[in-house]
Amino acid sequence: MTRQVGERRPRLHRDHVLEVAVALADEHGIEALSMRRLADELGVVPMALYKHVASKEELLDAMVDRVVDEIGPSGPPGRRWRASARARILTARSTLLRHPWARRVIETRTARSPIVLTYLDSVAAILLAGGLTPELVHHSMHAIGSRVWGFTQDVFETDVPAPEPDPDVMAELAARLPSLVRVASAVSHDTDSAVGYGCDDQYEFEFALDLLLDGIARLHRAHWQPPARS
Amino acid sequence: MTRQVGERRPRLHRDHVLEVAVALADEHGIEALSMRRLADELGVVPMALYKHVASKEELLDAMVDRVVDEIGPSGPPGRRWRASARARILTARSTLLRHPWARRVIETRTARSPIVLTYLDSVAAILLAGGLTPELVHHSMHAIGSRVWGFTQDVFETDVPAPEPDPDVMAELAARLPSLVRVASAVSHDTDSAVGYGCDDQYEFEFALDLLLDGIARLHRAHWQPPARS
DNA sequence: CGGTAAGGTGTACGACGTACACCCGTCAAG
DNA sequence: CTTGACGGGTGTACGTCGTACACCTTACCG
Repeated sequence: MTRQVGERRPRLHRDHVLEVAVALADEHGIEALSMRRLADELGVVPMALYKHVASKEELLDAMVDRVVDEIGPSGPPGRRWRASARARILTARSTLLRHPWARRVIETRTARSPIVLTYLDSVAAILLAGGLTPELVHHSMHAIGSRVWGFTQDVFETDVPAPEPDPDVMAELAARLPSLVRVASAVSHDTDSAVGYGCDDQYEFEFALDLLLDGIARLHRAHWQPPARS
Repeated sequence: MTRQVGERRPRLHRDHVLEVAVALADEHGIEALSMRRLADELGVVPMALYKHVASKEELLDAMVDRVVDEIGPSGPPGRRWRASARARILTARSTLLRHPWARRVIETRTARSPIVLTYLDSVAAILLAGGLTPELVHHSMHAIGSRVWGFTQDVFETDVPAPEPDPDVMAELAARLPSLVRVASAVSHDTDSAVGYGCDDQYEFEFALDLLLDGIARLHRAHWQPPARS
């Protein structure tokens, strides 16, 4: 990390800055990404970054672009729109899973960059190629919502209160939250803890995605029409 | 706002702190809510807040609790689970719409408070009362995901690039993003701008919600079973 | 009346993002 | 070979943030 005297540090390039920024966020979480920390990591003084990046906001924009770009290009759109859309979205998901901070950051972005728009366009293209009307595509993309990105804000993202299987606490819980407890224990009887969810994210994601795609396919088959405007 | 000499400031109460915090976030956005600013608003020194609130994080937790509580109690669960669930979620949405910062904050919370769990329990209760199996309820709640909260991370939350209807820019856009442009202009031909989405959030929300509830109802009718465990 | 505890104050520290003035190396033009 | 401009790294400094800690004030109870 430290450098010998006389040894020259190679010049910074924007790409290098972004690469290290992404790596840092991947490894230590987005909240660990400060301009100062990033500069340290690059062996450089904080202000040096501003020669490559307009501000921290712009840095985050560029980082998002970088991971969205990583999703890669879409295959040629064909008739089998349902399978194509599913595959494209699951690819996006697997990319985003490598950068857990990306979801949160995407959600805070206000402007959509060309790269991001290109990705969205590729999804729209798949649906249009399947013959869905533009109106149906429009509502469908809204409906899929954050799932187009390969993520969901899940209701119980993290574990429900106590990993502790204290029977008193359990009884208390069951009394206060009878329905949740019933639902939770139905699914997790294969794991040890009754409440501490061992639930399969990937399965849940695909379950919901398929629910939506099925619904869309049904509307499409039924020649869904936009409701009359008031 | 400033206080006369000799006039006594009434003592702070936690509720009052929270009330003002929520009002401040409502009015000036969550990023304007600093401990110092909040203290100012209350006519008090910043550190005074720490007698009522453990930390800023805990303050945010409590603020979320406050708005979730505002959703109000659930009606008695009955047979008509689909309508009940729909109504409950739309109520949640209308509450959350009054506090635009709440979505973002909820998403950053890691722990689920009792109040939040109570709300989730009420939704689960509705589905269970409709006769859905606990397993189906479980997956359904995951599927509805952020929509249980009455919000969505929408794909194009804000307007797509140029409100400017410059024909050159439009041609450029149409060339680069043909599908998006088609989709966008299909829906917004009733508004003036071709790309600057005038789209009905509430409609989009209900469209997606119904898609999901329909799908769930269909699975329920078909006596859906959890897939065999590996 | 005197003590205790709850609650407001003052000062201070170590982050943070970034403005601004600077300086140094490289390279093209004279 | 000199010069000067310019891209890019540096140093210092400012204002803001959350909050630790020691202090002081007030209200109330015995």
